[in-house]
Amino acid sequence: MNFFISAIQIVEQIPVSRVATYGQIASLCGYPRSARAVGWALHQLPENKLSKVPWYRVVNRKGQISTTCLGHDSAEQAKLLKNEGVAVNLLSGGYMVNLEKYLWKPRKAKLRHVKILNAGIV
DNA sequence: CTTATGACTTTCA
DNA sequence: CTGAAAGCCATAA
Repeated sequence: MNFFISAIQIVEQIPVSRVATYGQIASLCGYPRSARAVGWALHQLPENKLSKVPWYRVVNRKGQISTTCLGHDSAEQAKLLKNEGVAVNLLSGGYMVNLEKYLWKPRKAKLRHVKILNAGIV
C-alpha cells in the first residue's frame, strides 16, 4: 500500500495544464521500472469524482491515453484536459497530447507523509 | 511460494 | 508512426 500512497501523492502534485507519464511517476516514487505498478495504483482509484487525484493528467509514454480498461472514459479525460488548457489531438480511436509542450518537469519530488484522507482513498 | 493480471515501457522490424 | 514481443513491478488468489 505504501507504493500506492506514494504514487497518489506524486499525481496530486501535478500542476494544472501539465501531464505526467506513468514511468515518470514511478521514478519519482523511487521505482523507475514500476510504471505498471503505477497504472495498477491508479486503477484502484475511486471511480467517483470526489477524489482530488488528477488521474486524468497521467498518460502513457506516447502522450496518449491508453484505454486498455474500458472502465474509465477516455473522452471524459480528454475533456478534462482540454478544460485545463491542454491541447488534445484526437487520433483514430485515441487521444494524444504533446508531451514536449505539456509534460510535467518536477524539480523535486515531495513525498511527505501527508494525510490524504480527503483524497477519497483508503 | 507460484501464477496471473494490469490506466506501462523499451526495443526491434 | 504503427505493431508485436519481452521486460518490470506490485498486488491478489
